[in-house]
Amino acid sequence: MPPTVKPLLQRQTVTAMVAEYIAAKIVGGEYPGGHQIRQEAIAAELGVSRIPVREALLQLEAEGLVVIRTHRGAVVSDLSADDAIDLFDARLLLEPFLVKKAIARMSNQDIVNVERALQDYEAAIARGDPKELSRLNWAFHTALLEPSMRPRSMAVLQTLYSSADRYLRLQIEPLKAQTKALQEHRDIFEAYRLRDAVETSRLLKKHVADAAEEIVSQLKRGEAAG
Amino acid sequence: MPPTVKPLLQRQTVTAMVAEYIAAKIVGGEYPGGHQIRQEAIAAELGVSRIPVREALLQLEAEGLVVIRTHRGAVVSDLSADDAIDLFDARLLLEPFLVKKAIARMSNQDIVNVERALQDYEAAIARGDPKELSRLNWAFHTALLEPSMRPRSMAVLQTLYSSADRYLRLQIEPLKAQTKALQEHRDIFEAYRLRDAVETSRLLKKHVADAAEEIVSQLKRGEAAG
DNA sequence: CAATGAAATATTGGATACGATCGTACAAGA
DNA sequence: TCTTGTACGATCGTATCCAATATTTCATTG
Repeated sequence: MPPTVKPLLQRQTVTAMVAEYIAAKIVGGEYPGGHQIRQEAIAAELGVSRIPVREALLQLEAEGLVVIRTHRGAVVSDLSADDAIDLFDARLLLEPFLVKKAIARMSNQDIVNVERALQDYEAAIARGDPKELSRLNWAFHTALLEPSMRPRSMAVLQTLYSSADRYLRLQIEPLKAQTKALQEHRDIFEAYRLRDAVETSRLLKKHVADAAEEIVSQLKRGEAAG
Repeated sequence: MPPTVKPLLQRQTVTAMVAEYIAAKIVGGEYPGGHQIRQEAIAAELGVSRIPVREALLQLEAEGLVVIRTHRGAVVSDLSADDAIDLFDARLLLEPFLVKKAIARMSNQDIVNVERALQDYEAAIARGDPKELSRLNWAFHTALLEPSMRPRSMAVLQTLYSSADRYLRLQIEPLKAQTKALQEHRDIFEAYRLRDAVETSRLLKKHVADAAEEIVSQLKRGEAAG
């Protein structure tokens, strides 16, 4: 069980900061797929040594954001339409399964947590910051699954999500998609609140599948265009 | 596509060697769950600096073998019965799904590869080296799923497997379990060879579920005993 | 002129050295 | 006796420096 209060002044390690910095560049599209990441360039940019940069890259490799080859450095991993299908199929298996387990175990406090996540997501749509929106979207999904008490599966989902994170904006940015996603989130929460495991699972599956289809079709269009 | 010929004198990086060294200690039971891994101790033991040790630990953390907390070092992650259920449930979702995809795409060469993996596994039983047996068991599973062309899902399964690897010997060591597993492997291969996706998937699911049940019950017994 | 091979350069991998952080033992006060 | 503060040692995190490897450039040769 993690501590209930998070430290006010959380001392982040430099490695973690560098990892966030690089991840933000990748997710933000500044480092496109195939881009070579030069350790020294990053180090100079941030005024740190190369070692935390290397360790950050190792973590990002575990998250699937970059690929490291010996003595050849790190390259931003490219996500093909096939990769997206791969990632989302795995999510489509795990999330509906986990949400059923979650509903079987959840307390009233868990419902409150999900509701709060939903409200945060709603509020973010008004502001319209895409990076924030992506984070809160995932926070909602995480809150749904958290009560399942499946830390290993959750960790797997986390990596699947961050691998695909870059491309979520394909689906998450258009205003129409946002209102659709919000309505789906509300529907999911409603079924969740009523502890209807089958319905929640079904809605969640469809929600993820729709997003996947949208992203894959956009990627295919992009690949066809070259 | 990886190179068809592997380099005769494969230059391994020190980090990779250290990672293998530590992983072997963990899987072999020399470092039990909860064991504190001192970077300096490992470094001195192997005559290397602490940096490759740190980076090896980062990789092992990604594989789920250790947990790293800032300024507190790495601890061998303990696998409870609940963790085992978590890991195996995820495998039970992914493997049957992937094997169907594999059968839909596989070539005759893929069937040959699986058959070879099966024969290697059979041969290893005769010799009886448990570490080798575990490796070849997984090689068989991997060969089954490889034609699915789902590298992301395969990577996920790889981490799930290595997290649970330590405890497979609970199930894999008894001679009776070995012959049972071998027969199941043969049955799976037979259905696979005939391209019967539904039957292969069913058999594979049962095969994994049986192993999971065996391990979980043994872990529970251990936990009850304290 | 194309192809091959060797030297130069750039980039990553690893070792040593230093500073920061955490856990613990122990002393002082309530 | 229990709590609180402090000093110490152990361990980790980071910077600087050196070694090994990959890539590029350029000369040489058929």
